[in-house]
Amino acid sequence: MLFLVLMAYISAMRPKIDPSGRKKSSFIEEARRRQIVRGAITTIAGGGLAQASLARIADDVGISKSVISYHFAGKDELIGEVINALLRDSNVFIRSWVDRADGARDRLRAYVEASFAFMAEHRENFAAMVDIWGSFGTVEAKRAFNATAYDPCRRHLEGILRAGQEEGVFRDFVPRTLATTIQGAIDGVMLQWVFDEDSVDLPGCAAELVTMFDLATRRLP
Amino acid sequence: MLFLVLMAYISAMRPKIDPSGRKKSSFIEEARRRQIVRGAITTIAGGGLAQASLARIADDVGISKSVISYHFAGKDELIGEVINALLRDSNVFIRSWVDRADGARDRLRAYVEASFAFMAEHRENFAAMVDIWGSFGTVEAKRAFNATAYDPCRRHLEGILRAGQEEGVFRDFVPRTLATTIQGAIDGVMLQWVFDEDSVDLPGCAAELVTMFDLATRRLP
Amino acid sequence: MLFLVLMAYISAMRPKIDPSGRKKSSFIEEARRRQIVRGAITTIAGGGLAQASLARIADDVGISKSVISYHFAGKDELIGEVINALLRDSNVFIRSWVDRADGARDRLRAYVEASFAFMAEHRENFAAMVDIWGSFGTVEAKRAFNATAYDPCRRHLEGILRAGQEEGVFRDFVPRTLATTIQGAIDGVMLQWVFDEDSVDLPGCAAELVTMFDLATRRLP
Amino acid sequence: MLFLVLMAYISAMRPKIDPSGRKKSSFIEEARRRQIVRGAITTIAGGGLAQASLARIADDVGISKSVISYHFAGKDELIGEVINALLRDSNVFIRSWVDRADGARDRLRAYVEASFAFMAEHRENFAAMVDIWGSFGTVEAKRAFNATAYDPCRRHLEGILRAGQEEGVFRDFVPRTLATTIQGAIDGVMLQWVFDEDSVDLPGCAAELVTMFDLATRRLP
DNA sequence: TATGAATGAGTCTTCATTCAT
DNA sequence: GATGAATGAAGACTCATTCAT
Repeated sequence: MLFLVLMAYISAMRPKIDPSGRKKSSFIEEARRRQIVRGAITTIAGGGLAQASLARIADDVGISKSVISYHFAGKDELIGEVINALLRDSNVFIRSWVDRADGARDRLRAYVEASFAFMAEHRENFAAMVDIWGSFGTVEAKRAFNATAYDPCRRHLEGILRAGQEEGVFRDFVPRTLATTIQGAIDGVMLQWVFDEDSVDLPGCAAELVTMFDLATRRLP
Repeated sequence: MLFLVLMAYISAMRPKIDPSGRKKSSFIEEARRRQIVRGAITTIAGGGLAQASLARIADDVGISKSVISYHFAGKDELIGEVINALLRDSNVFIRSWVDRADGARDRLRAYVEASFAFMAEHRENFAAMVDIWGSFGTVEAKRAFNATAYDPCRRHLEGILRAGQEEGVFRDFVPRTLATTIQGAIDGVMLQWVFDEDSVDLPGCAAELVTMFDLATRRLP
Repeated sequence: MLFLVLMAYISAMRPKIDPSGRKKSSFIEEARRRQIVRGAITTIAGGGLAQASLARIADDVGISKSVISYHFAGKDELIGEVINALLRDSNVFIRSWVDRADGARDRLRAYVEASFAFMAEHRENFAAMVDIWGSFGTVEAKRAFNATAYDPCRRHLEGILRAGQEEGVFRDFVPRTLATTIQGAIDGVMLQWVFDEDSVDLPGCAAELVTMFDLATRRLP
Repeated sequence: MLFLVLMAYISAMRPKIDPSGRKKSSFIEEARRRQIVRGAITTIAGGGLAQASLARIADDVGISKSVISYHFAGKDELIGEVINALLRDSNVFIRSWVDRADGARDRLRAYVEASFAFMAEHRENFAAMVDIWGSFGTVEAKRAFNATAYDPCRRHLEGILRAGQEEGVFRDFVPRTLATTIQGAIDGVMLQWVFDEDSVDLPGCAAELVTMFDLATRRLP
């Protein structure tokens, strides 16, 4: 599998409705694509990426195998769209939540809470995400995924943190490093929760992280 | 692939040197097994689990494909041993480091520092681990992995935290939840670092986490 | 190989044209299946079941190896269909011949003659059958084959013999035992003929058996 | 597998103790060979020839796999010896039983009774034999097996029948054809019995065959 | 737009055989 | 005599993809 191709595709972040009408992009076309992408996520979440052959996905969706081939250039493009969808949905949700908060302290709290709120409602998405991580075989693919998935999050967080420092409500730290740490904490808890949802008290962890980051970013007196 | 079988195998945690002499377990036999396991880790880390066919592993190790089949019952057993090795090495290292520390506060710091120290020296291991995560397709397999991989870590951390509360140096919190959170933070940072080592300041994050946990667990005045 | 599965399949005796339209069962689909089954019989008859790999069968038929995988769930299903075809053809022929005879004595003669007539025209079928016999490794598989292959024949014969006793034209004997014996005699001659067609005078044996059974079932004066 | 080689080997019918001392043929050598041959028969009878890999046979016997390779030129020679052993034992037994009878009528009865008596005591042998039949892929191999296995039996029977005709106790028939038929009847019953021993009344069939052949060979008045 | 059919590359696995000890 | 180790050939099977309809 040429994940370079795949990642190039992801990076392009093709907007859903391209203004130029690049393709036919008929309504039915887009509906089918979304249906297939959604089905792929479910299949991947349910049995792992390795078991998610086109045949199985098609079967789960209830369509013929070749329909997928017709609507997607190949499996790489499909998985690319899946990743796209997973990242997009999550990012959109978190951003909208954060935008509603005032002040760096509240925005940080909002970021964490939104992350966990979205998680709780879309376990399937994250199960699929974890399954897909292992597919980024090459160094380039991994790096590309990092640029697409992690960097936007880190930049978002970094902005909040830096603003807080400028506002004078946060102590001294390297914003970028703390952003990495915070995002890491969120993802790490998510990871355990994906592996066994019963073993993790998700709301408890969310609250604990909020408390912790509040305590840990507070300006030292 | 019957990962239940695999995970049962993992859970058994077959000690390397079985005292009963169940099999011959000749010296050369064990050496080969170790060589192959190590090679598999490298191959997986380098190209992803999906690309790590027995053929490629054998090729990387420089042996014939059937040598693997000779020394392992199948790919499942091999991957089982790989997981085993990954978990074992990490746990042994961290525990030995923690044991050398005095007091809950220092032990917590030691836990975090050891985790990052081991990481820094064994990036390949963690790349392989992330690749393997996606293989646990079924719910049972995921749960089994959780029990094998995460639970021991959480229990270890939980012990440290609870002791600290009893010593009176830690504030009030749910030890289990905080343990999940701390382990999550470590793993989440590791994850980003695996995806792009240049984008993460590993020592910086380690220091930040140590600081954060110190600030966040401190008994409030 | 799970011959239990296979035999379950055989026992089901799936009718060629399923009325419910369970699957599409398109014309071309059925044609291909029949082509492959026929080719498999030839290949098996020609070189033994052990040598009848999917590759060789495909080669003999003149198609790609994966075409077989496409039309059959696996080798087990293919061999199942082969057995099915072998038994079906033979049974249909014999029954139609017997049905045209009047009276128990003539029906018995018809049974023997039909068996040999069919044999003579379909040596390949019986060569394949003999080759397949050795594949029923487990006791269960053997028993299942017995139930599918031998029992119907014995019951058919048994019915003829019992009717003859009731008609008063046959002497006293255990119908079931004699049925086993008669069927055995037919198959045993067939066996030698399969191993070396030149060493067996098939029509002579047929005539001899007819005579023998006539003499041996005659009501003693 | 070169069954030509195998059959050539069988045909040679290597006497157990070769007078010329062709090989070392030490005592231990012969004992091992017999042990392995016996084990092979059991393994074949238990799971079919296809499952009877050298590894499994060795395992069942409780020796290392390479011991077989050491004592036999290859699997072909082993199977050759197995067939040899199967045929030899049976023939020796039947001949000795027949030799004890007086007169053609009694000798024929003895032949049938001996065949069934040996069968009843050595079901494993015949199960193995049936399994092996399918291995004779080529026409030459089948023919060779016919020459080795069937021809001696038919000649033996033929002799008895012809003598009976000369004595004037048997009616007119082609001895060779009737011999084929009688041997066929015995083997055919055996076959059903191998497939499901519970579905065949072996003593009943033996008695029925004795009666039948007596009635059917009797000189017509 | 949809799909049944076909296919070649690649996967794991089994196996008989060879060889050094 | 015996055997652990190694190996290449061959097996069944899966899969993404292509193509004609």
